[in-house]
Formats: sequence, C-alpha cells, structure tokens
Amino acid sequence: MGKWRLNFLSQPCFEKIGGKSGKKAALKLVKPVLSDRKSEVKSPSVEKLGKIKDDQVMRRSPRFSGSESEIIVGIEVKLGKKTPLKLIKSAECKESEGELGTESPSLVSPENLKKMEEDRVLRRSPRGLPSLYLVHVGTDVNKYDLCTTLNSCTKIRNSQLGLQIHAKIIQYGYGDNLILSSALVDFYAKCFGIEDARSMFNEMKQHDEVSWTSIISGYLQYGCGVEANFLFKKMLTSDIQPNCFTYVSVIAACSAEKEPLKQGLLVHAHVIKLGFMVDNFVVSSLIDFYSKCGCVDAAVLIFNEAATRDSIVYNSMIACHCHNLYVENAVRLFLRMRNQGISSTDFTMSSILHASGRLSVLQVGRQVHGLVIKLGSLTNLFVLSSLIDMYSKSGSIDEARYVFDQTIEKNYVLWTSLISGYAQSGRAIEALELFDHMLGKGFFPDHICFTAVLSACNHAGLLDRAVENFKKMIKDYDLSPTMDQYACLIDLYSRQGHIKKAMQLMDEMPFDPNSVILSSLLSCCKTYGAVELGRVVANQLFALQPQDSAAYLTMAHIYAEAGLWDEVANIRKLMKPKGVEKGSATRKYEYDTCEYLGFMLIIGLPAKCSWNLNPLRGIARDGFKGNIKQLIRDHDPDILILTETKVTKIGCEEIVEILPYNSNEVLDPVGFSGGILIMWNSGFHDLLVVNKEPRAIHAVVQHFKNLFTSEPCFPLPPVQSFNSIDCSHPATLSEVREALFSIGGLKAPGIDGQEINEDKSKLFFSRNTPMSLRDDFEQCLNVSSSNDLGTYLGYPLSDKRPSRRQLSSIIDKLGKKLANWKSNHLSSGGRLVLLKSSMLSVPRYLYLMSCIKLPQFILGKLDSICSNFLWGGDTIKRRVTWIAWKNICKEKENGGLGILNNSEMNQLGLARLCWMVDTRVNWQGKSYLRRKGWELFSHSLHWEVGNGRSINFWGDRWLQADTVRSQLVGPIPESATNSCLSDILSSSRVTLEHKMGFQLCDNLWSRIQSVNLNPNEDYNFTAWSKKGRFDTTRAREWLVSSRTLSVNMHLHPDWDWNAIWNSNTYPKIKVFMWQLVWDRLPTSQNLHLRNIKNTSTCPFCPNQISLRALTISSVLAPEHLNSGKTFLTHPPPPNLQMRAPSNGS
DNA sequence: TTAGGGTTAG
Repeated sequence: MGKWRLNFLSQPCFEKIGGKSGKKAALKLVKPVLSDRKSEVKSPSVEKLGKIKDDQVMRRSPRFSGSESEIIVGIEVKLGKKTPLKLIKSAECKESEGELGTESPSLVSPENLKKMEEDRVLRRSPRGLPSLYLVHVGTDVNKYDLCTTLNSCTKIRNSQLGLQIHAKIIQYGYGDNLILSSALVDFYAKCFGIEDARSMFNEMKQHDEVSWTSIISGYLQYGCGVEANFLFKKMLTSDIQPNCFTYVSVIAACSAEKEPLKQGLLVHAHVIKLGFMVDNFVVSSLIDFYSKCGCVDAAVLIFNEAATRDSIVYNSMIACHCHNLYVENAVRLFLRMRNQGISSTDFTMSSILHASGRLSVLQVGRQVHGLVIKLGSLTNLFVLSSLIDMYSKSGSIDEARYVFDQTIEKNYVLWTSLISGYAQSGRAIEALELFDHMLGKGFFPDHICFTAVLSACNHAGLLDRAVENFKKMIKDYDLSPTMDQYACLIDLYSRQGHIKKAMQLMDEMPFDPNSVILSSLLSCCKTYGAVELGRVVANQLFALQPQDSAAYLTMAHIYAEAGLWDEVANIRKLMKPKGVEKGSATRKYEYDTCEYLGFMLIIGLPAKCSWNLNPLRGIARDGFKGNIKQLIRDHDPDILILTETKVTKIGCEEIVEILPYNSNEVLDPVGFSGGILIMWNSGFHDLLVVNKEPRAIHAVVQHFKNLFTSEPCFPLPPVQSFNSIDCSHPATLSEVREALFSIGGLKAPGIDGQEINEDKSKLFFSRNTPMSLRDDFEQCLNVSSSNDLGTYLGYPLSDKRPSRRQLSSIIDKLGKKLANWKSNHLSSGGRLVLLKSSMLSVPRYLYLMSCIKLPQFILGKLDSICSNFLWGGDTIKRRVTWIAWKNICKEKENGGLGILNNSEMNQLGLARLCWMVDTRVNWQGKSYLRRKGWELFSHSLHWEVGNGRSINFWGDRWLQADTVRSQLVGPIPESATNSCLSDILSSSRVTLEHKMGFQLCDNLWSRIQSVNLNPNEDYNFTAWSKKGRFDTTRAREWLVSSRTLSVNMHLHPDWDWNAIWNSNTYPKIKVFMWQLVWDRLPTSQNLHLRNIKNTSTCPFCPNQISLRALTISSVLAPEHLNSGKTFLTHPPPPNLQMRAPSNGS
C-alpha cells in the first residue's frame, strides 16, 4: 500500500505557518481559491483528474476559476514525521504554454520528482501556475493524511478529489471516525451542497461540537440562517455544548431571523455567560452583527471593551461605521488603528476608501490611494472598485477612469463602478458606451450594473435606451428586476410625462411600490397638474411615510395650482394630528402662495482663461459681501447669481500690473473679478444686476432679456430700462438653463469666449426653498446644490464675519509653505531670503492680506511662525528667539532686518486695494473700504486745489506736506471737521476762529490765504503712483515712515548698520554680523543669561571671551567695519572662527 | 499528527 503526497504549487505566495509543535510546517492558503462569485467557482474537470492509483503519481494542473492570482495554494499532506516539506513545480515548462487546464495529466515518476526537487525549480519560478500533485511515496496512508488531504480539497474546492478521498476513507475503514466525518460534513457543505452535507451529518453515529459547527456554518454559508439557528437550538438540547466556533456562526445566523436583534441579544447573552467574549472571532462577529442591525452604539461598546483588538476586529468596526454612514468615525478609527501599529489589510483599505468616497474630500481620498499603493493592495478587486468609486464620488471621474484603465485584470464590479461613476457625474453617454464595451468583453452585468445603466439613461433622458436595457436585463441576462431598476424606469417615465406608462409599470411590479417610486410619480403629477392621480399616489405615500412633510407639501402644491384652496387647507389639517413638522409646512405654504423665496447660483469659470481687464476693475468682493444681506432684504430675490473666476498670469500682463506682488499664479485680489450678481425677483418681474462694470451687466442682461423678448436687441439700452421688460411669458427652467450656460463670451466681455464650467458650479438655496423646487433646479441645470459656498482662497463665502477658525487656514498654509524648507539645512541668510519670498508666494496669504483686515490674533500667529522660521525652527520645534520680532521688523539702518510684520503687510495690502478702487473705479463701495484701509491710503494723497469742494480742509494734504489738522494741537468741534476747502476760504478769519473756538496763528492763516481757487475739479494724486501704476516700494516706504517713532535701543546708536548690509559678502555672513552686533549669538554667556544649559564647549577655547567686549574693543569695532571690506570678505580671525561653531549655533 | 469560526467593493 502506498502513500501519497499532495502538493499544490503555485506562485511564491506560500506562507509558512507553524504547527502547534512547531515542527509541522503546513503551507497556508494565502488567498482563497473561491472567486468572488459562487457561480464562477468551477470544479476542476473530472477527466483531468485521473484516478488515484497506487504506485503512481497523479498530476493535474487545473486552471482554477477566476484569475491566476486568486488561486494560490500550497498544501502538504504529511508523509510521516520525518518527511520534510517539499515543494515541486509542475512540469516546469507548462506555464509558458499557458492553457494548463487542457493538457492531459502527466505523470511524474518518483525519480523525476526527486530531480525536480533537487533543482528547486519552484524557487526559480516566481510565477508558476498552480498545480496539484499526488505523489505516491510508498507507505501506508493513515487517517491524518486523509484528513489533511480532505481539508485541502475543501479549501481549494476540489470536489472530485475530495470524493476520491471520501472513497478512500471508507476503503480504509475510517467511516466512523468522528474527526474525518466532521471534515466530510464541512467538505460537502463547501464543495457540493447543504443537502449532501446534511446527509453526511445525519449518517454520523455520533456528533461532537465540531460536526455541529460544521453543519451550522454550512447552512449559514448557503444563506439559510434560519435553519442554522434551528440546528443550533437543536444542538442546545443535545449533550454537546457549543463552543466559540459555534457561536461565531450562530451570531451571523441571527441576522437572517425575522427579529434579528431579539435573537442576537439572546445569543450575545449566551456568549457573555460562557466567557467567549475574549475570543476575537466572536467579538468581530458581534460587531458585524450589530452593525447590520444599525446598532452602532452596541458595536462600539463591544469594540471598546474587547480585551485585545486585532486587525479584523478593527476592520469590522471600521466597516460598521462605514455602513452606518459615520464615515468620519471610520477614518478616525483607521488613524487610531495605524497609531496602534496594527497593520492595515485589503479589507481595511477597501472600507476606508469607501469612507473617503462618502466624505467626498478628494485630498483624503488621494492620500488613501497613496497608502493603498504603498501597501500593495492595488491588485485587490475590492480595493480597486472602492478606489474607483471614491474618485467618482469625490468628483474626479478622470482619476477613476485612470485607475480603471491601469487595472489589467478587471471584473464586472470594476466595470460597474466606473459606469456608475459616469452616471453620477452626469456623463450618461460615456456610461452607456462603457456598458456596451463591457458586454463586448463578455462580462455579465448584474442588478447593480443595470441600476447604474438605467440611472445613466435617466440622467440623459434616454427613455428608449432605458426601456431597451430593462428588457435586455430580463431577456438576455435572466435577471428579474428589483425595486431599484423599476424605480429608475418609473422615474424616467414620470419625468417625460408618461404618467400612464409609469403607473402601468408600477402595477406590473411584483412588489408594492416604495416611497422613492411614489415620490417620483407625485412630483410628475405636480409638473403636469394631475390632481386626481396625485391624490391617489399621495395617499399611498402618506400611508407609507406619515411623517414625511415633502409628500404633503407637494400635494398641497398640486391643489394650490389647481386653485383647490379647500383641499390645501385639508392637507394642512391632515398634517397637524400626524405631527408633521409645522415649520416646513408653513414655509412651503408661503411658497405656494407665491411668497418670495431665494436661491443662489454660483457659476464657476475655468481656472485658466484669458481675461479682459475691464471686469476686474469693478468689484470689490468685500463690497458685495457687506451688502448681500441688505440687497436680499431689499429685493427679495428668487434667483441670485454670483459668478466667480480666477485668472492666471499667462497672457494677462495688464492684470499682473495691478495685482499685488509677483507670483506664478496670480489670483484675483478682490474676488469675483468677473462678478455678476443678478437678483431676480419673484415671478421674474424684475431683474436687478449689481455690478459696476457696465459691459458685463449688459452682456448678462442681454442674455436674460432674450428670455423675455423675441428678438435680442443690440446695442443694449441702459440697464434702468430693463425694468420695463415684458414678463408676459415667464421663463421656464430650461430656458434659464440655456441662457445661463450659453452666456459664453459675452459674459466676460473681452478677448475670447468663456464657457461656464458646470463642474465648478453649484446651487445655493436659501433655507426657505422647498426641496421639490431645489430638485427641479438641480435637475434642470444639472448643477448640484450645496449648503456651503465654500471658501475663496481660504475666505469663507458668507455674509457672516469669518470665525477665527476659518481664517486660521492662512496660518496652516504659511506654516506648511515654510515647513517645506528644511530650515535647519539653511543658513540664516538663506532663511531670511526665503522668508520674504515664501510669504509672498502663498496666494491665500496675499489674497487675505489685500482684501480683509485680519484679526490681531491671526497676525500675531503669523508673526510667530515667521519668527520661528527665521531662527531655524519648524512647525514642530521651536528655537530660541535671539532678537525680538519687533526689532527684526525695523528698517535695516535701524538695526532690523527690514521685514514688514504681518500687520503692516495687511495695511499695505488694504491700502493697495484702496488705491485701486480710488484711482480706477468710480464706485460707491469706497465708503466701505474707508473703514479698513483708508487711513493709510488717505495719508498718501496729495491734492491740487481746484474749486476746493472735494478737499477736506483739515484732513487732506493740500497745503504742504502735512495736513492742517496735524499742525494744530487741541480739539476741533465736530461740526467743523467736515468742512471742505471752499467753505473755509469763503468765510472770514473771524468766522472761522469763532467756529473753532481758538485762534489761528498768522503764519498758517497767511498760507491758507495764499491758495487760490479755480473752477477746475480738485485733483488728487498719490505718492504711490508711478506712471499710473501702483508702486509697492514707495507705498512701503510710506508705511515705514509713518510708523510711530520708537526710540531705538540698539547697541550702538551711532552704528552704521549699512556697513554690514552694503558689504560685499554672503547674506549668511551679513546676518551673522548683524546678530553679532546685537550681541545675540549663542555664546555661553548669552546662553547662560537665558537659562539654557550649554552642553557644547569649544575644546580650543578654554577661556571664553565675551563677544561684546570683542566687538566693541578690537577687531569688530565700527571703524574697522566701516573702513573697508577686508574683514567681511575674509575668514574671521581665528578666535572668532573657533568660537562661532563651538556654541552650537 | 486530523475537523469547525470573524472583517472588504460597484
């Protein structure tokens, strides 16, 4: 009697798993043979198998189901205690020929086998295809071999070989062996069917907990949870006690019960009582169970109380959060898992990608994608489909497509993911093309796939295609439609006005319609004014969802449209006793009676576009912001349209000139550069366009005007006359859409046409807007709505004052920008240069600095970041600040580094904004700006006296370098402060002095008298203009000169700091010298003064000299420095050379 | 020496 060895060979994915004794080395199944679809699991063909014969080596090389990567098997049947584990590669050649499944079984003689083993072929063959050997080795087979072999067959679902083993079991007289029988139960359950397993189970003379568990889990795997539970109860009545293996299956089986929670709690109680809660298998099963029941709290409790948590427990909990839509918690838990050092698996990544997709934050998703690549999970189909889905849901369908295209081995889920992504992105045609492509490749679509296809048809309004696919699903693919597919089709019928067809289809459905379907029908009834049908549908909907106000409101609307006011009142009565939320009802009712409502449409423009300068001049975003509330209050708009755009430097030289500072991406400093704010009154009676750029207004108005008049008129009449627009034919939504999205070149009057970017556009509705109206607009405009307008370069688009937290994004940005530089690798001079340039290359920083007055809190934080960077710190580590920031911000000649502090940057930005508005725009919003940047700006203005009416006598510079007010000490009555120059000059000295309450000195009065008025307008010019452009340098000088003079307490009042800065040497040496003169180098003395322990002393300098003494006394005395460049261009004297590095600087 | 159990996608 021989003995066999069974080997499955495959990719080098074997994972050695130690046996209990440590000697046993079985090979673990690294990946399951099972493909993801049960139907795809094909048994290896019988004819390939051959019979097991003694003295013969059998071989089969099945090309198992699915892809190669799914079949990785390595199993050894033990040959006896001393037999080492051997791996043999199958007839080593075959893999190159492919098609291993078709070859005839070849025999490997023991000699050849031995040779192959010696050759260690396998190790040289990293991609060997899986093969299976039965090697006869010539000794008796025992029950252990049989058991292991059978178990191997079960694992790889090799039913035929398993049958042979069963035969052998009987042949060798092990038929009554309990362990073998249990293994057979499991084998039949997994490889054949539950009936066979049950027969096997019933035939057993006695049972133990393993056989019970096998049959229970068998039932569970076949989706017969109820039967599994039934058997479990039966088991409880027997003498056999269930163990934790059993409970794992039983817990899962509870989900199938009618009242899962009730059953599950009972089982949970059992588990606790028996002390099985320490088993992680049980814990993860319970978490999964509670997750399916929606009891997240219970799952969290179990998770928190688990003694140990392995990756699967974490995975279960993460999946629980995902399924119950607590995606943020899922991400948090994932981070916790990583912090705890628990490695992520494909399961984890798949769940986290799912969560990232739900979050719709592309940044997060991309990071997870990076992690997926790092972990090598990109071959896992689950992960891939989640990845595609994540990108689709995050609005980046192109990246989803990229992932899809990069994947070589696709399955039908992957195709479905992408189809669904295209459908969700509104790219229906591409979705349908993809579907055809998928079918062409021979993939079989399932229900979910058809749902995606139908929803694509729904998006595009392709009724015929939808019907065709619906039929195809039933006829060609033998799938009976579920509620989802019916809902898609019914919705499509409803939208296109085929109410009868929709109703007919609903009646044909083998199940009762759900609320989704009924809501579709009801809104269809609303559109077409079908009162009676609406009544029928609404009643069903009321019964189904008595608390849902939307149905009542829609029905009320239908009645109101039909003028059935009594019925409207009835609906309201109906709602009251049912406790439907009153607020929404009232608001809806207001809508129905034509009260004003509002929504806002933001239309985005392409990021890169060439742009005429003119629109840029007109608008200050802050002006809008401040007034939006009032505008809405005044005009009660139905529609409020804001548009926004960015400009880039390319081809926009003119813009660059008037933008602050230089950077690669120049962004509109005042927001809404091409801003068009349209407010549309209820009933489309009045159109109000708020924009100071006439051409932009005209262009938009023309387009909107086309909705109301048959012929477009051009050139356009003045805006005011649009009040008389004929509104006899209210515009339909589709007309609005057409007008909005065809604005094109005229919207942005100027160089070339711009398409509106629908992807960047979003709808913002006021809270009063009913859901149905929102839906209508969303669908019609194909723009999704949002409650949050988001931010423009970090500035929240809202009429509310931004919170500290919102503004603090600027701190993060600047911090990150600076953190990009490894500050400790840079010299101090380098850091100084970088600090100046880095700040200016953060668009958000520039933008915020030049359009809003930042709170002191933010400015202080920014100063602190800059200071820390300058001293070599980064975002995490702080360094010693040797010289105070306020001193650093002094001018270079006064001992500073000539840096503007952030508060001054802010002032400068605002002053620049004022300059722009004042010199280029004739706009009322100036008064708003006066509140923030005006002070500095107005100080820079000089006036040429004309008629004297525009000049403020006291506050403007018209007389000399300074204002009159600044030449006087003491109070002036408030009534006098607003006097203009012409008023003063026309009155006598006595009158004036009387008004003021004090006497003017003769000198001043004579100077005032010397000014002559002329009939021209007063004209002002600013010190900041240079050839009609803003001159940052001069503005900055002005700012610095207007600083309140502080006494410079620096070391040498007579020190010529310029000697350092003008010297011909490296910046780092200059900065070093600067610090040296301040006596703020980290010498041991200075370190001691600051209570810093000096750990490093210079071995060459036992007697350390005070640098200060050195500076003043000898080499570094000012006269030396000032007299020439010799010192600075040459290495420092030896003592200094030693000293500087010795103190650890 | 042998048998039974947990988590992931569209």
